[in-house]
Amino acid sequence: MAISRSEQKEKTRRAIIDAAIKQLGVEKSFASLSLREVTREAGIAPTSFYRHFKDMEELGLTLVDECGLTLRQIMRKARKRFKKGGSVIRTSVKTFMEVTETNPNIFRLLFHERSGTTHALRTAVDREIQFFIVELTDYIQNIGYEKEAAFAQAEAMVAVVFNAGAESLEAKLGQRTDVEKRAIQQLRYIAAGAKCLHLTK
Amino acid sequence: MAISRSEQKEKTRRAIIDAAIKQLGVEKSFASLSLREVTREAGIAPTSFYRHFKDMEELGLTLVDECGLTLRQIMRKARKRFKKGGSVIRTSVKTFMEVTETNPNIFRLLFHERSGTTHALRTAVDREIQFFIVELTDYIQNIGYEKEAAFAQAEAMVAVVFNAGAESLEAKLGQRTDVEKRAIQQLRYIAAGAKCLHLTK
DNA sequence: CAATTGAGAATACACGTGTAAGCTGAATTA
DNA sequence: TAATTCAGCTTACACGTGTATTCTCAATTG
Repeated sequence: MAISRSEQKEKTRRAIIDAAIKQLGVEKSFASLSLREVTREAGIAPTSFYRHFKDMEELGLTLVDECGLTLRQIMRKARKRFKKGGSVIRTSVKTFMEVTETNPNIFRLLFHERSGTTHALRTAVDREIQFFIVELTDYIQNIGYEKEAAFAQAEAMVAVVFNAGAESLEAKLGQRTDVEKRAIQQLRYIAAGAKCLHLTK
Repeated sequence: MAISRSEQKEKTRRAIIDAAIKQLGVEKSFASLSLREVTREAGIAPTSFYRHFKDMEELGLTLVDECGLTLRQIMRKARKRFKKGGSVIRTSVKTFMEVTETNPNIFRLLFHERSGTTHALRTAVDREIQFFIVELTDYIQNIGYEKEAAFAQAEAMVAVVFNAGAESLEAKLGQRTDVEKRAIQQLRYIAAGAKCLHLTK
């Protein structure tokens, strides 16, 4: 037996998703992506799209899920690395940047749809980012901060890192190390600041 | 004489700009805004649009200019206020949030097109934000930091404040004060952190 | 006053879109 | 083997789009 029907279906589904990701370049946002373009790229007829997704929004949500996976990948990778020693901040930022640049388009989607126009997508993106922040909050709490302070720290750090990530994606290769170094410095400010302010109290 | 021809032209131009801003709500991004929709809202024929703008992109750039004006308005207002005493950080954040909520749609454009799909727009938005950062950098340098450190601080602060601004725009009114308080706290972290790290050296 | 200018409108075109309806043929099932 | 299922295709339609062309007619100019 060559390939079962369900295997083939899964394959096509994957082709649609990959086609969408491929098209999500610098010049193309998800909102401006049309069903026909996606199916053309995936090599199927326009109407066949509906065998896999209710509409473009559903595809969008699936793509955001992919983002979620990638974010978790970052966390795992970073944890693994800094458990073997080295600066936590430096390692985390480097890992984030690395994964970002390996999956540029999926991150473009994340950055763009965060302030996007489709409510469902915005919500989904927000959920993924919140999850990321909460993970970081937990870590910071374990270092000995109270919940509220930890959350503020985590949120600020994520804002800075995401900002750097977006900047890096559009920057030329030469400037990327600068962006990265600055991000590290900025996270250090936040960490040190939180420490200062909470020892004073 | 009722109204001169050039006055009328300026009026129509303004009508187009205002129509565009009006339509840039939560559900409509600039990219998904069509020439015909704008002219319909402005009360002119589609083709008359070209008497004022070469294409939609040129209108977009004009809108970004409006953003620039608003950003400068924030800086002036904040400066005026904290010269009369009070916390610089608190006053600045409050002013930013206030102006953001007074011009929600123009800021939605700013937030969205920052990671947008049209190169010209992205560049323009970036220029405005850079200007904002540089202004802040100057201020921080005057407090006694060296250029590089001041810039890193400024950039981080802007990232945090813009993040809060975007969050606040989509948040319900009840949560906005929380967002604002958190942003203030986060900026304090950054300021304190920079202070700590630079006194240590 | 007569001539020119130019903002705005009307009409028309080609094009890309989402998706409804119905068909085909191979994989699956009984 | 015969019946069923269902991924994918073809065709077709109505609709919104950007914009080229051509017109109108009031403000401006000489």
